[in-house]
Amino acid sequence: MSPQTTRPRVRLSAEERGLAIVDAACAIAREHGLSAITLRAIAGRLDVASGLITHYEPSMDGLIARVFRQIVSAELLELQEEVARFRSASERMRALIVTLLGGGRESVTVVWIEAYALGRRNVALRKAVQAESRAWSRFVVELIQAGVAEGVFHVADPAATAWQLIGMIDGLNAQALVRESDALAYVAQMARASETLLGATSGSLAG
Amino acid sequence: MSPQTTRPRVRLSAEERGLAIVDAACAIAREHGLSAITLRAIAGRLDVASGLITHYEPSMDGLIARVFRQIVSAELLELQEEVARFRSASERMRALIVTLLGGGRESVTVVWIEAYALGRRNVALRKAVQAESRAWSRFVVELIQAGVAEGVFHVADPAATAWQLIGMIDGLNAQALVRESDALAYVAQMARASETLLGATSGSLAG
DNA sequence: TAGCGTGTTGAGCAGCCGCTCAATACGAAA
DNA sequence: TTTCGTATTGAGCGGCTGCTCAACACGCTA
Repeated sequence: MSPQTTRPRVRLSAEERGLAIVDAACAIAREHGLSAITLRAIAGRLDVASGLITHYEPSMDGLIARVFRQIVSAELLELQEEVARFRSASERMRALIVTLLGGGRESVTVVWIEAYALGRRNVALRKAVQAESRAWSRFVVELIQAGVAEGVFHVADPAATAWQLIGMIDGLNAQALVRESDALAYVAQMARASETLLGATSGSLAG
Repeated sequence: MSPQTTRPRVRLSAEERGLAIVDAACAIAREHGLSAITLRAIAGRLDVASGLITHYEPSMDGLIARVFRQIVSAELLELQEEVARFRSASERMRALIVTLLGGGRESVTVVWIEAYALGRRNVALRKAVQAESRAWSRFVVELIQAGVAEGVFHVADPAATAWQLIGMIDGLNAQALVRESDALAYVAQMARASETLLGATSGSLAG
């Protein structure tokens, strides 16, 4: 047996510990939602005293907002990389729809929905939701504008169309959380609806 | 002073008390969301001991599910009456969009969002969400089918289109909860988008 | 007027929550 | 080897949660 069988207690630098705490909180949020982030849950996961969490994160609301931003911005980055694998705006838009409705995204959907609910009482979280919403909108707007420049999309107000697309995807994903069927069944429908919204030729976003 | 300045204690029949409790819970949910429904909050609002609430509602999860159904089904009924004031399918669809995005519905939106979040751990609530979702879908499907019968809408799959419309409205309302701007600004955009989704002639759902 | 049924009470339990703070133990510097 | 800074501990506080249960009090009936 090693010198201490009880606890191989690790002493990290302030910076390392701070990162470890945020990472643990992110893991908890991905597994059980933002509402599952508690001092004791984080401490338990790191095998550390609860007071240590408070020492590094004096405000739980602030930590939850940080976790939200980290998870959501990471997902946006991932999606951007996935979409960047394609050249044309049509292919990219299709990749976006397929990825977002393709399932396996339940944990992120839960984070978004809980953020909307908790954001009513958590100011920091509300600001974070606004900021991340804007980032998402910006991304979709650019995708639309690229299509317009290519001449394959025809929309008067890219920003408004972006919100409609995002709204539809959010709504369908939220429903998938509760229903048995997954959102995958809606990929084809969503592709057709997007074609009309984007003024794209019929079938240009399909399989 | 009256005989008892302390408490004009009221003794209700079991049936009356049961209704009063559900009503109080509904009022709390409308004001502060489903998550604000607690034994002591209801008891305080009725000026009654907390134990009495448990006596009539042995399971808090069950009560929350009941409250959800009551609020949401009442809203659907109200919307159906509002829409019924119009004759043509186009006018009715426009009335639906205007009413749902016209603001003043924040409290119901909060109830829906919290239901999605809480439904992950509350089985009764999850079933209630499924049931109410189906009722909503049915209503919108009938509206679409009426338009198809009139020859003003042209859709291949009314059920799928209904989900898209509902998803868009849900998504936009959820965003309105967190952003400063209200969903009202999206009525015109939503009307145009719906025209394309429904295969209606341009402008048929507009002002 | 006495009795009984039932609507009602409210303290109490166990379990969470965020957060505090004095005490501790470890590691690097002197 | 001693000192000192700091990362870390963990019991504890007040407050919230759902829920229990023995006792109580009011109103109808006999």
